[in-house]
Amino acid sequence: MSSSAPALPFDPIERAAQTWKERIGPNEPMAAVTNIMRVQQILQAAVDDKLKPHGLTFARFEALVLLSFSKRGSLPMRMMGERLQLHPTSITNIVDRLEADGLARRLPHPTDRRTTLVELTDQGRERLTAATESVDSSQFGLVGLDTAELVQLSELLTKVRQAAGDF
Amino acid sequence: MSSSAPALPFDPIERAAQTWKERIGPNEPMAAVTNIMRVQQILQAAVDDKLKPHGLTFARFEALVLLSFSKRGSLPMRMMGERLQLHPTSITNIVDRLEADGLARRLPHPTDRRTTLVELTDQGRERLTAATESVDSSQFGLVGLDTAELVQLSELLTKVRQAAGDF
DNA sequence: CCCATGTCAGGGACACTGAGATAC
DNA sequence: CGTATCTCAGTGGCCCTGACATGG
Repeated sequence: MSSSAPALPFDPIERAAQTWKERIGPNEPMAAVTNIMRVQQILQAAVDDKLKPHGLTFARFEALVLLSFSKRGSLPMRMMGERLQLHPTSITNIVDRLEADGLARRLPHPTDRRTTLVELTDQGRERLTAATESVDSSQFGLVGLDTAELVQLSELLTKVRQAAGDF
Repeated sequence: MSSSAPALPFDPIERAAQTWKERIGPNEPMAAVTNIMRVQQILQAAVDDKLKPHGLTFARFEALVLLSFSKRGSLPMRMMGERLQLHPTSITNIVDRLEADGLARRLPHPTDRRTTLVELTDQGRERLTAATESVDSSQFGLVGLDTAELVQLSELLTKVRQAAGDF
């Protein structure tokens, strides 16, 4: 885990929500947001832990997955940015690292010379397969919920993303 | 928002989950994790946006909230680290910044000279009140869910935290 | 002597802003 | 000409590791 702190004998988020309620008023969003932030932190640590032996971070892993899902085997940088919801310079950065590790390759777009395509290398595909297995077998660090609850969770979060104009 | 990307006409997470299912197998955890990661990103951006005018980040805001909730008005750094689940050096860093902004103050522990206590200044309390109002009025950026759904969401996430040994 | 607490120095991954080159 | 795509340089915030001083 990230910090060496031992588990608390109570839930700090629950307690904070309680205090908030007493002083400021009913506040379900605050509790939900704190929960999301904390769970994200836990999952990020768990996934990064699984990916580390493969020399990947979650951001890079996501990029590899995206590339492996593309029909033609390659994607324009711009489209990667759209799908991953990242700034163009962040994509440049991520692809730089993947390329430096020999996992992806830049190639020119056949007709639009402004555009740069990115495709997986064979090594990238192998690395992704191994990493996927590792992370998948650990349930992505998401423990404690059964399938129905996972679906429910995804539905709630998708609702949020939709309301926020995410897609 | 973070990137300048326009909203997609479809849900990239849903699509990725679909492709994953076809190629790798049923995978609810993967979809749920991706959803959490993305929603966290959205909320972080929304909250930071609300806090920026007050000169705060979410991490610093959380620290202020924690201090304001303490019974005696002060907390040892170590305890702040436990509650916020952060590394000791991160706490040092955060308290440094709060102190530099005149929002918090370090003081010696009366009996244990190893320990440093942190307490809010009057200015810190004022700043926190204003920031809280701002972020609270925006529902913490968590839109699209009614109260029952928010509670449901928190329950699911608390289950995850509990299973992960968070408390 | 060992453990606890906090700080300092340093680094890494990430995401941004602003400016600019190239091509449509 | 304006717009789109990508890159480069720089910045800031965050969290970490490792080493260390101080005190219980």
